[in-house]
Amino acid sequence: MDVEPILARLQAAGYRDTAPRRAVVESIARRGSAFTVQEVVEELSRRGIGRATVFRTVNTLEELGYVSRLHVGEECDRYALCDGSHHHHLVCTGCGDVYPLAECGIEEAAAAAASRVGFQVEGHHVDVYGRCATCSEVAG
Amino acid sequence: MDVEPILARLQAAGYRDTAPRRAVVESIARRGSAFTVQEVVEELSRRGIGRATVFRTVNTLEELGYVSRLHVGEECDRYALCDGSHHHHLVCTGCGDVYPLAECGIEEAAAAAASRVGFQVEGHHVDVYGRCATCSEVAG
DNA sequence: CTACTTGCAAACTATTTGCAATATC
DNA sequence: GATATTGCAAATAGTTTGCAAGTAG
Repeated sequence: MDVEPILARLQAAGYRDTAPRRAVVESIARRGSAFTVQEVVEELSRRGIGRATVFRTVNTLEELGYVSRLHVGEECDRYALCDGSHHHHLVCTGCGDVYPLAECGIEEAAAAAASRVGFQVEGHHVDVYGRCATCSEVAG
Repeated sequence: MDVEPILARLQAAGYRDTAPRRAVVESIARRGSAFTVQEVVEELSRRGIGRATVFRTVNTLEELGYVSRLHVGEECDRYALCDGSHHHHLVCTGCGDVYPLAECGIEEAAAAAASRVGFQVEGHHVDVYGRCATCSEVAG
């Protein structure tokens, strides 16, 4: 994914264009697959960028919809860079590759169950995980 | 939910019937709604039951399918007691009440996307959150 | 009496915050 | 130059682990 539109959007949202922020966005984009904040921190700390900056930037990107937190197996600390549209993810537990899942189909099921008990739905999380073609071969 | 079948199942699985374990199961069952381990720890520590025991028991119950971790909004530290069948949850962000969601509909969507990229699905997480009838009235 | 359990304290991992220094607009 | 941002260190939150003492079967 290209970093320029993201940086432009950050500016449009009132965030300043700073070198540390660019570095975080570039690091995430370069990875392409699911990442942990820790991984980005390790890479960027060698360049003098602090842990807090990475967390703050990832949080900002999450608010803008460019990053979403993944819930894979028992892990809740991975994120994926995405385009901000409503969709979910198919995440490889081997290499972290992420594929979009456009239709989640949960809305209708949730709406039906919700109306039955007078529930007002605020949101939902859907994550599907498994092994991508390459990783399932390796694992046998 | 009744605690006896759960305790029986623990024994059947080779776990000993101990007072601390019963206390944890009872505490969770008494709550009825979503809980954090911390809440159970606070209640039971007054009775001399340690933090580690609560975490260990919750983990065991999760392995047996009697407890599942909820992912609600940005929170990943709530759990719900459930019956071990495959289903998901409708969780109230106000009071923590949990309603079962039998059909998640994600299997088909996931299978379709997965086969397209040669992905082997291992599992998925689905959680829907919002406000129950009572809490949505209170909030206006 | 043996193996599983427990409580405690300490360790760990993930994340946030206060604050003085610094950089952007 | 005013204000947003940064790095650091310390704080907080959630969870796990080592281990000696205790207990179920």
